[in-house]
Amino acid sequence: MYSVEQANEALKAVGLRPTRQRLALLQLLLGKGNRHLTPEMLHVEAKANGIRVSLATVYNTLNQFTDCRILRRVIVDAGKSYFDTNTEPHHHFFDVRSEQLIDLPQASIRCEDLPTPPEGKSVESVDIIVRIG
Amino acid sequence: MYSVEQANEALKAVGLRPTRQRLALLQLLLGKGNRHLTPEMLHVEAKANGIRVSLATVYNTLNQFTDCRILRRVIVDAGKSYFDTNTEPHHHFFDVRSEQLIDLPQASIRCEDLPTPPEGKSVESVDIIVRIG
DNA sequence: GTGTTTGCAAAGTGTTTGCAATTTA
DNA sequence: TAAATTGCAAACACTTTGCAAACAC
Repeated sequence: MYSVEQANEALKAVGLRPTRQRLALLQLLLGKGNRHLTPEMLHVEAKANGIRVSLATVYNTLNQFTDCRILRRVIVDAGKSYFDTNTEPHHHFFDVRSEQLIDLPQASIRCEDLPTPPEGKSVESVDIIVRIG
Repeated sequence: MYSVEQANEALKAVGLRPTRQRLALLQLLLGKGNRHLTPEMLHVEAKANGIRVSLATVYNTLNQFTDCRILRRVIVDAGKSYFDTNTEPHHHFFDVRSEQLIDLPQASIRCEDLPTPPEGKSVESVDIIVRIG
């Protein structure tokens, strides 16, 4: 699925040292298709997989991966962070009851006439959240 | 702009007792056109206007107003809440540097083919955030 | 009077940080 | 062995809550 070698390459490519924790977390993250994880979820999953890593390191690592564009941060909930392993442009359903994120089929939304940003500003991203319940 | 009488009416209409704090905050909120405020901002503004109210009450009041649909919550930032005095359907620019929300002209975005939610779920809202910087 | 609301301080939640110990190159 | 990274615990920012005093009806 996602080998140590691939993880190693990926980390080298972005200039992060391939430490035991980063390699393990990266494999866990990218080894199972597109996923939406909170730091807490990843930490639990890591422990379940016998990976010794502190929660602080999970936080730091997720932030670093996001800075390097290995991950993408999705903001749907004040007070909780989600990280998306799919960095391609796409949008989300957010199930407010289960607090679960679901990818929106890319084709399913078509936005036209995107507004021009105010003078001197440029668009960094367009995030569409369809809240469902 | 937004009189005590109007505020009184509005509170009665949603079944909230028109206390001194609620009346004052509601007038402050709705007396100046469409705005996007954090609890902290409203608390500061209240104090500046000689309104004695605790931060806890500002939080509680904003939540109550949101539950009653006098306000709308906008989620753009993990770890900070914004409340929008405009409850009509519309979307936002979010200036990531100044952390400011700006209404998007309603007409400026046109979304077609909104995705069908998963079986048994219904769409509660569609939130579009255009991040600028 | 009775039930609601307030303010305060304490507790809660999610996240970041300082620093000594460890690991990597 | 020099620089980067980790883990821990403490600090942090934001928000909610428990409870006695104040208030609305």
